[in-house]
Formats: sequence, C-alpha cells, structure tokens
Amino acid sequence: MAVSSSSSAVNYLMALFAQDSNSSGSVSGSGGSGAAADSEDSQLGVELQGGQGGQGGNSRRRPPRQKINARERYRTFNVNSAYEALRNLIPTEPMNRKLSKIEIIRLASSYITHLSSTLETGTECQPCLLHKYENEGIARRISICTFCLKTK
DNA sequence: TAGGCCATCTGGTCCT
DNA sequence: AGGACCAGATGGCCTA
Repeated sequence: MAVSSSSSAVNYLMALFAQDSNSSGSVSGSGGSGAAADSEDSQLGVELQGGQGGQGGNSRRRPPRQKINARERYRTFNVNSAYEALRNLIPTEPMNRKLSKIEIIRLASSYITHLSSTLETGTECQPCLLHKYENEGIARRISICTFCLKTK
C-alpha cells in the first residue's frame, strides 16, 4: 500500500534524517515545537546508553533517540497522507474547505452511509431519509444527512 | 485570552 | 533486536 506519492515520502524521510543528523532542534516549519525534552534529545540517546541504570536498574541499552524520532515523524507523515487522500474523496462546499482530522473521519463515515443509501434506494434525492422511512418507519428520530441536504 | 488543533518527543508494548 | 504502533505530555499556531 503505497502512500499517494512514494517518491515524495522518501524525500521527506531523507530530509528528516538529514535534519536529525545536523541538529536535534525543532524540525518542521508548521506546528513543530521541540517538546519538553527537546534539548536533551541527543544527550539522552547517548548518555543513557552508558548505563546510568535508570529506574529499577534498567540497564537496557536504548537506541539513539534521533533515529526513533525520525521514524515516528515519518510514520505521522504517512498517517497524514492517508488523511489527505481520504479528505480528497469527501465533497464539501467549497471543495477546498479545511477539515480537521476528526471532521474527515466523521464526514467520511457519513458519506459512506449516504452512498450506501443511494445504492439501496436507487435515488439521489435524499436517499438517507427515504432509506430510513423504508426500513425503520417514522417512529424513530430522523437524523439529517449532510450530503442529502446538498443541492445539486 | 481561551480553546481547538496539530506536530513532535517519549516510553511502553507488541510483532517479526 | 529492531521496527511499528500507540497514547500521554508538551508547546506552538490560529481563530472566535
């Protein structure tokens, strides 16, 4: 399962490793912010390996933090790529409206339900509403489908 | 200014 | 052993 563009992902990873090897400071341009232990990053990776015997006599050698952090950043990058791909499948007004991650998940779920109702009822005119009437009767409270309300 | 959202770091756990 | 995944902590940015 390749992410949208594997070459850009590879470039991103390369950039991350390059940055990490140069300095362990803040990385990205956007929200990035070295968290609490940012300044200790490189030292933790190296010095703890020496075996200060952390809590409870933990003598396990730790891998260098920089490498682990870079992998985690790359993993987050992949997750965000998936969010972006999913977001591109959701129709909004305007089309390029900014959606938060939670909005992407909720709208995608709602859109799938809407498409499913469209298939089952065979109509694009408020299929979710029609679907509920057919299957559950009027007694149940009817929720409004965002995509049913969208005028064509 | 408070709250929402996000990126990043970190340690723990599970898997190969 | 090393990597993937996850959740918690932290701090920055943005908007109402």
